[in-house]
Amino acid sequence: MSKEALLKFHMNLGMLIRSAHNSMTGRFVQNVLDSGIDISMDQWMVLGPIWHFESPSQKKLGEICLKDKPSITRIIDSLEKKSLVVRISDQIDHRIKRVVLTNSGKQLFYDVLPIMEKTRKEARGKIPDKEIEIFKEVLSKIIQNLEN
Amino acid sequence: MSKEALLKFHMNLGMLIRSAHNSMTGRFVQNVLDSGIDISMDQWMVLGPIWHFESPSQKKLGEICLKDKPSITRIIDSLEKKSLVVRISDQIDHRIKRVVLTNSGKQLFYDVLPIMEKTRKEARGKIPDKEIEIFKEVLSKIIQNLEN
DNA sequence: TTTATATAGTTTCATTAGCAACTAATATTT
DNA sequence: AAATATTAGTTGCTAATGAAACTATATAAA
Repeated sequence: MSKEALLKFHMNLGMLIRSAHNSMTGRFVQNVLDSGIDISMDQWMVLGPIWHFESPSQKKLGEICLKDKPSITRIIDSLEKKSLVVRISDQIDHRIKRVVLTNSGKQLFYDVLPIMEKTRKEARGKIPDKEIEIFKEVLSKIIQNLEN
Repeated sequence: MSKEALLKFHMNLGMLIRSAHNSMTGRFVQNVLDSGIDISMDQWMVLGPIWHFESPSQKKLGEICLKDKPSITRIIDSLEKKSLVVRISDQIDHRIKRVVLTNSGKQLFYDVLPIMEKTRKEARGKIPDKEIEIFKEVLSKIIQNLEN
């Protein structure tokens, strides 16, 4: 049960993707930690979209972040406890709550951005743009193939 | 906040990989379920290597499956409860427990194999071999870049 | 040989996730 | 307009995760 056998075993699609995924989130969390910023992967995964899509509803956030409703509720709870966001009832439809960044939420977003960029660079290393492009295309196709 | 915006947002490396990963495990679990086989993703991720690397120690299993010791302990517990594996103390080093497939464990492995293959085919769809090859290479490189 | 250190696996406890039931508000049907 | 059905978000319960402490063997040092 050599090292090569193990490598070979890890070379199947599923394991590769899982492994890359683990490494990337692991490195990101580490980098954030090293910067002394107090935010978890999940919180970041929600905070980012709140910035990108201005004051989205929680439902929308769920779709964006690929998370179910209860998860979003809890993550927003935690973000609100840290005063990074606030919930605001929609003026028209009172069922909907829009999530809005506070100033410190925005500040944190701006602080984390370069860390994200750094992590991305570390992950990409010297992989040529052309390969990255194909790589992304294949990922998109796989996702599409498995849709529904 | 259009559909295109959402797509674009999902086009970053991290989200793409996460999404593909989700889709693949989701489809696999679904396919297994449809076949009426009672095994979870985690259990399968451990059962497979037990077959590939004959009677590995739990520590080894952890390295192979990218899981920590307690996780392995618990998954082996569940597999043992289903009579799919047994733990056997190493003759020489009594700290080590080797995990061995029972006959029904082997049977289940053989039953799941084609489902795995089916899932892989569904994921790959009509993506050309050449692209898949580059894809795997890029994944390996990313994992390597983030090693340590 | 006794003592200290390291390793394999388990257990415990605190946190988190996933699923179903629940509440409140809006939309639809009759 | 009243009754029904949908939708958005929350809560509660059970199960899965992860970190640290714990047990038992095995190795190394004194």
